[in-house]
Amino acid sequence: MKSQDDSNFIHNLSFDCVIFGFNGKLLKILILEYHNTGLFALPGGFIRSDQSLNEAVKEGVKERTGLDKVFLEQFQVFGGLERSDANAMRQILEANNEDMEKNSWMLDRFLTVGYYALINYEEVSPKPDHLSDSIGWYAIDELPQLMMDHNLIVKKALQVLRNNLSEKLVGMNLLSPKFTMKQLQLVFEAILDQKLRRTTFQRKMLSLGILERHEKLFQGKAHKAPYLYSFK
Amino acid sequence: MKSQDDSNFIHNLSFDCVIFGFNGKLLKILILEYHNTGLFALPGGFIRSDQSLNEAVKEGVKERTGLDKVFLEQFQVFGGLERSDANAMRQILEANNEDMEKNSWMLDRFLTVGYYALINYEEVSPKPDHLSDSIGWYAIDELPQLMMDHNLIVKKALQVLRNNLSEKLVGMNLLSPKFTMKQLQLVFEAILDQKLRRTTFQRKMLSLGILERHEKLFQGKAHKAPYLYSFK
DNA sequence: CGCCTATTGTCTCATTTTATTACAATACTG
DNA sequence: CAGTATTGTAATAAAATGAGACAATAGGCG
Repeated sequence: MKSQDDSNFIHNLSFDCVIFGFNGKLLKILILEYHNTGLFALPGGFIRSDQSLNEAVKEGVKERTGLDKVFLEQFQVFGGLERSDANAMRQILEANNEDMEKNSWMLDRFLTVGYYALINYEEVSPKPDHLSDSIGWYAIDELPQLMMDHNLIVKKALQVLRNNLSEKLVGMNLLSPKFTMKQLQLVFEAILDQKLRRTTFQRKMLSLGILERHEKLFQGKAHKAPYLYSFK
Repeated sequence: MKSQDDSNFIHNLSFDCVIFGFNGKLLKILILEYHNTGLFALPGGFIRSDQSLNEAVKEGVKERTGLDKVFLEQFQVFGGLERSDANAMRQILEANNEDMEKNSWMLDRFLTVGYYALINYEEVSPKPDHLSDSIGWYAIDELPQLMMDHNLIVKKALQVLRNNLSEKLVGMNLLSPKFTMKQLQLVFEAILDQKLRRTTFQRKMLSLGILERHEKLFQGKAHKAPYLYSFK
């Protein structure tokens, strides 16, 4: 989360973003760790009063990933009273020698807007922000304990992603522009956490008419080379 | 929207609720009109700082409909800068002789959380709040011009409702506890805005195993009486 | 080079689901 | 008590999906 120029931020409202990536085998998300606190959290931030919500989130994602054009979707507001935790926030500010007076608004009750992002794992070298000393990929089923209700936020994000996968065919955003059918299937399997039938999957994807077939990809393997596809 | 006891409200954040009802033929929503302004709007409100978001919305819906247990679902935050309109708000406050100083926070930029509610049309006699002089049902395709981005909010709500209809079978919340298959079909048709096949619809609904069959409903018509159903 | 292997693309046939039609049951009218 | 509109369900046709088979082929290796 950013401090600086505090009075410009909208109070009591933040965003948190579940940034998904796929390393070829596992579905992962970006988690950051705050300096000297042992606190893990989702990348998030505040909304400046001269900024739309979407702009704020895009900015936050760009800051951590360097990526500009990213699939981003809002999925839920978490608005409970019990979710706020002034102590965690105080720890983070203290560990960074931030001015507690000036930042006291950060200790208030917060509602947060949950977003999820799908990015191409290859293209990214995650960067921690100034309050956190590390940011890294964690497999979806090996997450550390996260601060506040962030584990819940991840869980909801994953549910929404699963729903959107079959309906809105959103999984492609985790791959490079050109990919093989096998890669696409692996993405689907990682998100849904279940094996799919190769032939059925291939037939279905092709019948949707959303894929364009390109040249073959020669991987130097001793078998037929698969075609590359992209989305129309 | 409520004023009174202003400092207790979270600033820059509101909610707006698209309350759907079904009169047997048409899908309708509740719209309110503010005193002496000609302004139409969705029922909405603010969140007190000692209140969860869901509580605030429930309270708002209860205030206008008198209903306690209502199907309520959050569907999107509208966070653009262009959506706020201090002039409209000023008009409303002036027309009600509200203290402009005390309420100046209401003229700020607002993000709003969109909710939709499904209620049983029969059970409700809508009540205007103290700032508005009328509240009434409008058919979904005969809405007046609404203030700010409320027409857009309705549009999005309807999209989400359509998606949720087939997946989450949410349409039942628009009917009385007991209903005929025909009534259920009419609800689906009104929401999806398309005719459905009677036999296919009936078979599908029954095969889902979510309906319980009760006594027949004798309507005094010259044909076979339909069964009443309820949800398990 | 030519045989071997793993993977890919496509086809076939079985199974399940959905669409469409048909028909019998019934509640009330006149 | 025949006539009519609607309902519940069965029967059949069409479409989608599951499951397996098979030919094509890129590279390894003798």
